[in-house]
Amino acid sequence: MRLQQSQLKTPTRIPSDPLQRAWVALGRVSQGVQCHVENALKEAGFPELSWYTVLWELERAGKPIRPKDLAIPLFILPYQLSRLVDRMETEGLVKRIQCKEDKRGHMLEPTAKGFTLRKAMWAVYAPAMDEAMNRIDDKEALKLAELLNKLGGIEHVDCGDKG
Amino acid sequence: MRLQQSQLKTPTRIPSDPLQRAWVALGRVSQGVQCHVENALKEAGFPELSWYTVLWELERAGKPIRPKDLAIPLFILPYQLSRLVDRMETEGLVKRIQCKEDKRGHMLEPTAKGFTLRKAMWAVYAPAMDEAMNRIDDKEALKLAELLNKLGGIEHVDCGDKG
DNA sequence: GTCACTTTGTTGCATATGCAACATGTAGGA
DNA sequence: TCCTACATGTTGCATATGCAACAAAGTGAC
Repeated sequence: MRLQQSQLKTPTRIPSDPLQRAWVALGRVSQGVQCHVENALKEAGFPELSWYTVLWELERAGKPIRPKDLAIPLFILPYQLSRLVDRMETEGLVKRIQCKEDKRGHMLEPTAKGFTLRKAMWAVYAPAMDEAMNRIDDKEALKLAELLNKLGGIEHVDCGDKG
Repeated sequence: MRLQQSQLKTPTRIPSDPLQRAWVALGRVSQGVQCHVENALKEAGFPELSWYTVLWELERAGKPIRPKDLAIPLFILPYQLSRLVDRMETEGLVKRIQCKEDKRGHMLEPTAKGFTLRKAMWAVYAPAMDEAMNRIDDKEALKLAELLNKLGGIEHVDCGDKG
């Protein structure tokens, strides 16, 4: 990536007012909707969303998967995942199984209990997400997703059951 | 784990695909840009963004302000703010001053050191924000802010110095 | 093989966090 | 006044987190 002239000339680049507005809105609104969903899960007696996401990614993979390959879509650090899996394994939601090809690591697999929990959580997660997001219509949601993905340079991934 | 009333009354409402896309993008992108800025501050040896935001809000208020009035724009719980202020006071960045009208609480005021730190942090914060957000142009940023604010039902507030 | 280097994952320790209980002060009415 | 309810902040405790150091296995050059 080549540097632009403007970046070389001005060391401290101040974001434009529109960019600042987008930044502030992004922080506040994402915190708001996130919080709404987390609270709904908590009230229903479920663990936090990250547990769901681990279970969902394991399910989506369809086969045992290495922690390192899970950490990327989950966007978390290895040591964070290590301890998250510790707790989930203690609750009997995931299993660490030995890895033949690479004896350093292991494979992760959801248990039946983990599968059941994820389904149950989705029954709370989905409506809570809907409540948190229903101030915009589908067309606006698509536009929002498009802008966000351009901003982040990221492609879409699913988060739950279809239909 | 207890069942939610709403689940009994109405069949579980699943968010539309566009809403799910917006939800996922919102979570991932906000985490990404947030992370970029936090890392820039950390690398520069500065405390985390929440410290900046406290100092900024105190400065914006222009006069001593009650914690309860600060907790709302900061969108955090009283006990979180209580401990955040503890740490910042230890570092000599804010002062708790007695409140005549209401002897339960107190007023918060930034110190000179706090003011200086905020300015210094902005010199790192602003360019980092710009880097994190410059994949979209001003027109897109405005549209994004508009959609986010509609989604969150929130108005704009500033986050740093002008010009 | 042997050496240095990388990758993968875990852990000890200090700090931060969430929750519920608490202390203290205010408000409003009988 | 006294009593109850509420508002404002703080804190004890258990748990979670970040960081840097670590262990163990793989990789590749020689």
